[in-house]
Amino acid sequence: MEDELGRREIAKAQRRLRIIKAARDLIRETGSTDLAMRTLAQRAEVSLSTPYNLFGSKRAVVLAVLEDERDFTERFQKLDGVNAIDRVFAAHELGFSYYVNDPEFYQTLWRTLLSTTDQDETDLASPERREQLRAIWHGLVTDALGDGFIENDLSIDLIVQSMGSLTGGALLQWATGSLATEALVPTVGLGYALCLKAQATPSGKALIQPRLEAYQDTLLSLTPAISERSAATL
Amino acid sequence: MEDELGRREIAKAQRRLRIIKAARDLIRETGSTDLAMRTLAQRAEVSLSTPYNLFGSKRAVVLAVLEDERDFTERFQKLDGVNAIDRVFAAHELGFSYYVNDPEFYQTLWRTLLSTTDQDETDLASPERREQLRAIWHGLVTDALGDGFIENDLSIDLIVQSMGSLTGGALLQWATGSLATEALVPTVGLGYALCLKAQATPSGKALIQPRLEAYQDTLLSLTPAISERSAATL
DNA sequence: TCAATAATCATAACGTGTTCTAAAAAGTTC
DNA sequence: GAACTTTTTAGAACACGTTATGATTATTGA
Repeated sequence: MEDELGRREIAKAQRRLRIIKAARDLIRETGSTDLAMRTLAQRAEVSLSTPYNLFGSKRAVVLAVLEDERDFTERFQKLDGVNAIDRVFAAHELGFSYYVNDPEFYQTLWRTLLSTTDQDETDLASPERREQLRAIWHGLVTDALGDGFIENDLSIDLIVQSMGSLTGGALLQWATGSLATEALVPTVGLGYALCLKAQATPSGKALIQPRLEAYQDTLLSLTPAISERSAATL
Repeated sequence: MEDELGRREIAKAQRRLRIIKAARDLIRETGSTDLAMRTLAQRAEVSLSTPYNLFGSKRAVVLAVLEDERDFTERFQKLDGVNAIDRVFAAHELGFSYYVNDPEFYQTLWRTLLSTTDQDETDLASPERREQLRAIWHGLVTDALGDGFIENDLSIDLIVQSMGSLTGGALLQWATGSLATEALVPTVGLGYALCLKAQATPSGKALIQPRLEAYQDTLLSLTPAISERSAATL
């Protein structure tokens, strides 16, 4: 792919990788402690200036760490699931599996990403990655529509956008500690189920409803206080 | 209310107010530029240490600015709307009216709140305010249930929580600049409509559907690219 | 091989949030 | 009014992200 770019470019790429690796390791080790650029440079065996030359900012380094976990897209290709609705929820649980399997790491990562919000670069993902994800989800929901599970009187994009807001909101709550890791998948899943059910055909509803109930049961078992409270107010 | 607390407490409260006012003014003036604690102290005619004594951190000051706009709760009491569903959407538009009417101010405010996310204090609202909001929304949706617009097979809390995630996600997108101000209310509104419609009774659906379509129309007219794209993929 | 080019390096410096110190000021209590 | 407590103050200091500078090193192209 990028074999003959000259030794200069190769060395640059190696430095880039060293920096990303050092950043990842430091985030893992220090746990919640933020990584410091001076420490990062030392660990990657480059000068303090180099990360700024190669990435531009601490934020960009962290973003690169996040996007370095890249099997992602390929994994989305081979989703199991008999029908399109199953595949939607399989994709959901796949997408969040990273976070749930290594919560401290990703929480730190997201927190760093949020806390270094400068004027200009504020995005939480590169344009490419965002478009990639949008396309995947768009495809999944369009499949559901093609299979007659979703009514076509509402723009697919808008449903997907709502699901995206839902994801962002829950991730934010999770990263800032106001949503428990065990509640993350069911919370978002339940939101997805609601968004889809709203526009589902009868056959779609039949597939979504069990998901909805399963997520609800999980959530209620996690926080019995909620069920008590809502019982009291009913 | 707090008349006879001693002159010491009174002076403290005055300083607190001066700091909040100075912070608000500075955010307004500098626009997107962040406010600096040294400038803030100077403007409030206190020493640099005082905001830390009285609030604890820059983040806490900004949070205090946000929560200082307080007519909020009272306004929620007298929502117009013939039925419970109308009141839900009236509350939605009321809640966001602050942001939409003064977008630069609130964007800066939220951005500052996000970018000063420390280990400990990461919340985007005080526990009181959060409980207040939760209670208001819980009440609104419970009313809708009581009026026979919402099925009662799903915990109201969970619907409200989904709506909360939706709000947070959209606000995050908006604060970071990836959601236009004009799209904010319809985006969240459409999300709410979806969440509610999923659990709505036939009479509830009749009230929600027009909202859904209106928000969709607004969004599609804002970004014609979306409607073209989805038409192409259909 | 040699000049030209590009990148990195060490290092200092700036701005900013935050903490710490001791001194001064203000309020409270008797 | 005097002794006390509480709070603020000025000022230095620290950690961190970021930028600038000039020297050094490595790569390129002839």
